[in-house]
Amino acid sequence: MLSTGHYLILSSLSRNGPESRSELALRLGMSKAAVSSLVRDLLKQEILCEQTPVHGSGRPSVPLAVRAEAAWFIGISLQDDPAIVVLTDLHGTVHDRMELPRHADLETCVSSLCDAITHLRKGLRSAKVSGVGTALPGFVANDRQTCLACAALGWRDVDIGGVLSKRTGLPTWIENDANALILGEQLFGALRSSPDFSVIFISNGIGCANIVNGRLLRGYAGGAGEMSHAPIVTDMAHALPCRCGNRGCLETVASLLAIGNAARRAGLPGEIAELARLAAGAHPEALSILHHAGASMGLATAHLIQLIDPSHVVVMLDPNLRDGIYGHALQRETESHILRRPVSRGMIQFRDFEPDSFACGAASLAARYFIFGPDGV
Amino acid sequence: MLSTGHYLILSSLSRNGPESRSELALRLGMSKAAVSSLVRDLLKQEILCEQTPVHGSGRPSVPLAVRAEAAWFIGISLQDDPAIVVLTDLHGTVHDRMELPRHADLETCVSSLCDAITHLRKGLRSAKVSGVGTALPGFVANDRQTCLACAALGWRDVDIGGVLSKRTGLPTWIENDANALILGEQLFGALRSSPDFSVIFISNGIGCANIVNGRLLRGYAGGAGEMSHAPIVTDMAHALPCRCGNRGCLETVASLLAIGNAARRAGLPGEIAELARLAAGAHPEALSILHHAGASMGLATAHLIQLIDPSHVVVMLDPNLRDGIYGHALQRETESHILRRPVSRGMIQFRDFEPDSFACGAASLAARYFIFGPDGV
DNA sequence: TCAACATAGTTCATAATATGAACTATTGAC
DNA sequence: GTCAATAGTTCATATTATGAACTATGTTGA
Repeated sequence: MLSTGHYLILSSLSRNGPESRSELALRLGMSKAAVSSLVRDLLKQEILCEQTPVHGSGRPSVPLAVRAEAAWFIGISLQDDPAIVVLTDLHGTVHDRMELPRHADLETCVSSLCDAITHLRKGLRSAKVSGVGTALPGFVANDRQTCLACAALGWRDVDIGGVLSKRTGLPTWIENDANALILGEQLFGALRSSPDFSVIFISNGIGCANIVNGRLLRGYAGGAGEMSHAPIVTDMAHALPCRCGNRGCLETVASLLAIGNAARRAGLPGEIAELARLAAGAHPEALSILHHAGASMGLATAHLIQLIDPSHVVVMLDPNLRDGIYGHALQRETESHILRRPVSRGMIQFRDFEPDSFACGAASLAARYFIFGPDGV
Repeated sequence: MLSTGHYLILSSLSRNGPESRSELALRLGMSKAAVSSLVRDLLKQEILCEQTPVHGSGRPSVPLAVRAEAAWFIGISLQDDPAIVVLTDLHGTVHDRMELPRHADLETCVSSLCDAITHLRKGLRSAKVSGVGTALPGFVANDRQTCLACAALGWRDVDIGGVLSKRTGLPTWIENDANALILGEQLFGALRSSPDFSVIFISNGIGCANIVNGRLLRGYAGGAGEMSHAPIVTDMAHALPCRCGNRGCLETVASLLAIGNAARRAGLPGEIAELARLAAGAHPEALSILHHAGASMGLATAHLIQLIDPSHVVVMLDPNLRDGIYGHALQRETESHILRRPVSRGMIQFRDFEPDSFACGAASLAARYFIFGPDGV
């Protein structure tokens, strides 16, 4: 069994990359003796490995790294149809993946997922899977087992975690899609050493999550990061009704769904690629729709930056949007509404929308337990 | 010297109120034996005291409480002129206070503050002061000693913490005014057991701070909670220029200064009390100005609630504003733009604007060190 | 080529801290 | 007045980190 000390070492190496025992002792404020003994255990269990020594003056230091093959995880994304199931290692690398129809019926859903998991586990031969994570577009209870509400699947109080756990015999965690995404980014991504960053994804809906003080910002009722219903269109003459009951929410203008609707109302094609092509050809109405959508997104992003002050905002979206007027308006509008900061270069990082990111983030939920331990951050 | 265990006990009692040894053991997940021994030390040092036993079935339990007189603190507010200096006990109760002119010159400022501190210390006779905290309207460095920038005082990189510490011989902490306010609320206030709440104050400027996951939300560059420059007026025809260089910031419409300016532009008196009286008498222009200001404040508050999801938002403002159309519009606009939550009753708590709150919050910075220890939360 | 030096990492006796189990203490209930 | 129930203490022990002395392994430069 691993102790708190072991998990300290593991999480430090995961967050900060390979370091020698001496560097670890310095960073963690522990004695060299303690680190030495903890590392010995982790090496014996083949969770860590020693890398090639680094030469300086004096005895070379031996960087220690987390072994990717030390543990394997299943990540499930129900963010969209089809559902995606991935098998990742302890570095978050995807080794195998499957797509399957996303069923709203719990029994059918779990059965097909379990079949996929069984298939993926067979590919591992002797190695064992340590846990399962699931990302879904909805609210999740505090125990991270039960889905409280999911509009896309029509779920209310569905204990998908419990059922998956019983059927697979593996520990299971459930998480909101945006949260899973940012938790994956925090554990495996380039921003892993940053304690304050945000992730936004623009799909049919808009999702947002924030890491603050090194931890996920959940809020009192688990509703933090609710960007999609930010009151952006305040001119009530133009505010469209939103499914939430209010008017003028961000998602009524800036989501893919909203853009498609606006295009069709204007007699234009509703597909993003088509619309982007028209805009690139200077079609005035296409330009107007995409500019309005991007600028609205930028305004909401400015609110986020002003209130939460992240070091980076990762924006995941369709490349057609990113490279056209939408992305441009988003960036411009954001930057024109935030206070000048010394480091605002590259604060907004665009990234292609990859459905696998959600599954990968889901897998990281289980990996997190392996790396941070039972009472981990 | 106190150990981590001692501080755990102290901070739990401070946060959750008096509890018996058994309750503490349960809450902290420690053994009764450990709690027993730690509590014995704290009783011997007269930091804790035993309250009258509570009878149930079985041996009565003895609630333990933090002794208010166990430590004393100085709190300084440079939030406004005059500066305020208070002497508080370990419960945050103000036992003495002084007002003095706020000097922009560092030497004069510190000298007059030190005179006041000396005077307050004399009133304590044998008891000793444990630390000094200062709240000021500006940015503070990470070491909580240096003021990086303060427009009101014209300061840049002023090491007021170091100077105060040297002159008083007491450990000193500096903090932004809004941050000091919420940290005081967290340590001493009614919301102390809530890990997610926000505080907004409306004065000549607008300040905001947030507690998230039980910790102050500082953000990457220490700029989190920057509500006053939220881009609220998006209709550029009506957006007023702001001192920050942008247009349409919240503080150009909702702050006392902005309201006064708007009133004077309309040929009305700039004093809030006067304006509020006119509005109460249904004066159309007064009503319009205050409604617009309050609604803008409400819109910004809705953004905050959607993004950060606090359990409560404490709004400190002039009673004349609170009881009139401003307060009404604020509340109404906020509630109409947030997703319905199960618990939204009393989410917004109005409170009178009390300048002493800043000084009290400042004192809490030092108290925090006493209660949470050197590497406390 | 080899001594001097510098840094990395280990060993081990010890200190600090928390634990479990058995103990005492103090009440209410019958 | 005895018993059940809960609070709190004691103490031997387990766990975990520490400091100081040690070994290991390289570079540097005369």
